[in-house]
Amino acid sequence: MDRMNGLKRTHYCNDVREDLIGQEVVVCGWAAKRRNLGQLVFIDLRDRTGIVQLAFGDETARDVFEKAETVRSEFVLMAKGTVKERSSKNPDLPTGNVEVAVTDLRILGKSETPPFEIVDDCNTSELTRLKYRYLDLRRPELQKNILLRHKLAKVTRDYFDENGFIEIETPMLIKSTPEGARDFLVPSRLHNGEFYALPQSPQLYKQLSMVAGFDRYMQIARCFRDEDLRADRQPEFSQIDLEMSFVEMEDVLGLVEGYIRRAFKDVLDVDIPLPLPRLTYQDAMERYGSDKPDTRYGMEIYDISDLVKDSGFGVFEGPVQGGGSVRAITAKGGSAAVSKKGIKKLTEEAKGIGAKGLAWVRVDEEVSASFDKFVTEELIKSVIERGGAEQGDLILIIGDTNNKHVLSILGALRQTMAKKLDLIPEGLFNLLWIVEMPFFEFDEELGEWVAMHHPFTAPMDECLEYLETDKASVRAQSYDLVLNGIELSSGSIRITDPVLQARIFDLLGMTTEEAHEKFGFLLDAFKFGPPPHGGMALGLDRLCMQMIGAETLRDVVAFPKTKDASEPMTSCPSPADAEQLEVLGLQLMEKADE
RNA sequence: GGCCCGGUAGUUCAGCUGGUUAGAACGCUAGCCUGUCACGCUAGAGGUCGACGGUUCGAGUCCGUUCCGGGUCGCCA
Repeated sequence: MDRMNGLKRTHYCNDVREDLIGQEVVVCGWAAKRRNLGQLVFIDLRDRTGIVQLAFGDETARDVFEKAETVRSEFVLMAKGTVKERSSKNPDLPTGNVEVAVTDLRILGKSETPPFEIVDDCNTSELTRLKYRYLDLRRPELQKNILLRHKLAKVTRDYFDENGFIEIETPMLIKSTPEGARDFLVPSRLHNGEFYALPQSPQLYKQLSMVAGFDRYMQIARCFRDEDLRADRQPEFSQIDLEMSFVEMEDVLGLVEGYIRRAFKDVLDVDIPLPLPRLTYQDAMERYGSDKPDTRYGMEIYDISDLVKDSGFGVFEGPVQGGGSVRAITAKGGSAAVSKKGIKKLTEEAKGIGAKGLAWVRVDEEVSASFDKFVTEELIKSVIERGGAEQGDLILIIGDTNNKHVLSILGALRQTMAKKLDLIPEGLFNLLWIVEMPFFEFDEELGEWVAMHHPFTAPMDECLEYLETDKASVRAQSYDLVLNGIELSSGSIRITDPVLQARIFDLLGMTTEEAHEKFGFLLDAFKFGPPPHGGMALGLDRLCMQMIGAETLRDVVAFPKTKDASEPMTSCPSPADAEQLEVLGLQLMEKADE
């Protein structure tokens, strides 16, 4: 192996262009490809910017040529040479008109044959890629993703700095408050038997920063949740966390909209029109069956309860008379694309999420319906008319005495059909606000009302009078930002009135003692002049994933975890040894058998 | 925890109704090759068919269990 011995890089690979012809350059990187033609050797040298061709031939000194012949994939090279115009150009490569005629080649690091090729169109399994993540990350696509993420983080800090925000680092070792998601616990050595938690969000600290008078806080905050993973969910993730004093909801939305516009412009050169559309939670549910609707396509839900309530068909009459509804979606081209078998699968899917069954109308050359034996032809006709269905379309119908179920099931079917029918346009960024979210949520398992957001979210002013009497109608001063059907962020105006806060805790079934045990420090702080404040937290990873059009968060996180929250590269998590545990006052645990 | 998909060479995959010595492409090794860029040509190495058990004269293939990966529901205030 050779040494650098004072040789310095003069250019990145991708910067070697026509304007440098005749000049001497020094480039370095990894050998992406080697082509040995006997008396000619070409090496594609790759760094984070791109590829440039190194050429070895007639004019190359014997020892340099022989060294070039020994180069293998992923060797680390440094090469000095003269930039020359190529005799045969490569139009597919940005640097394809030139090459470096090498006079000095240094092999700075050797490489075993990598377990997979370092190219973009590799289909290698996630496991192998993650085990050798440092090689996976060499792929141009991932390099590009990580670079884009850096850019996004940079423009984020710039934007908020320009708007008077200051970045404050909040602690990673905090008090565990077992509400919502499971905490990751960290045992304390100095307090045996006691634990810190890793933050699920810096929520309380940012509110305390407002009490402290910092007025506008931001942080790209690492957050942790010990829950099961998904393609868009990692156990540790980053949030663009904000909090502002002396603001109302409109102020926060305006500022975030400005940020969104700036981020998309600077990072992708995409113009996001402002203001962003808004939907109330109720509208979102009724039209899309989701509190994070994907509005890149239509297929909205419509109500047919009035048409079927006297149909004589119990499956429809029952839900309507029982206080529920019968609703439907019309899938354009669905009847042509979905076979009888396909409908069976859809029915299974619907049943899997709580449907009692799935009724359908197929508008083909001949109209057929799953329930045509039980109702009149006129009724089916009126359903087709209501749904605007034309030949080739498929109407899917769900009825239930519980409206929430009807809507969420149709919402799921709407998504399934959109994918199946390829209705989702590429390259579109549909952002919208969901506002007027319910304050309480009825937990069917517990049989009681619970907070839909954290307990510091302020109710809307006009709902204060019926906080106790009509929980279902109470709406919160909270707002979610949705992008292409993914929840990007959520935020709210906070409660700063101790009397109201006490009332909320009481409504949530929390005793004064409990509230003090959990959040006493915040309640104490609010005795000393809390400014009105509100904020938001945007998922940096998810935003990045959407900007790139990636299918999974793993493509925008440098060192992600697998589905079972482990990391194949370092084999973590791993058992602690007995001594480590002893100083923590913990016992060695056998892996549970069951 | 439930459901769905997958696991065969270093990588990506094929392998029919169970039947000789498990194949291909890429990668790798060696030789030849003066303008390649998916270089070409020739030769070669490389396999516990995820694991265990069962059925069978015979299992990559069928059955059971289990492990691993991915997706999804629950969960994620």
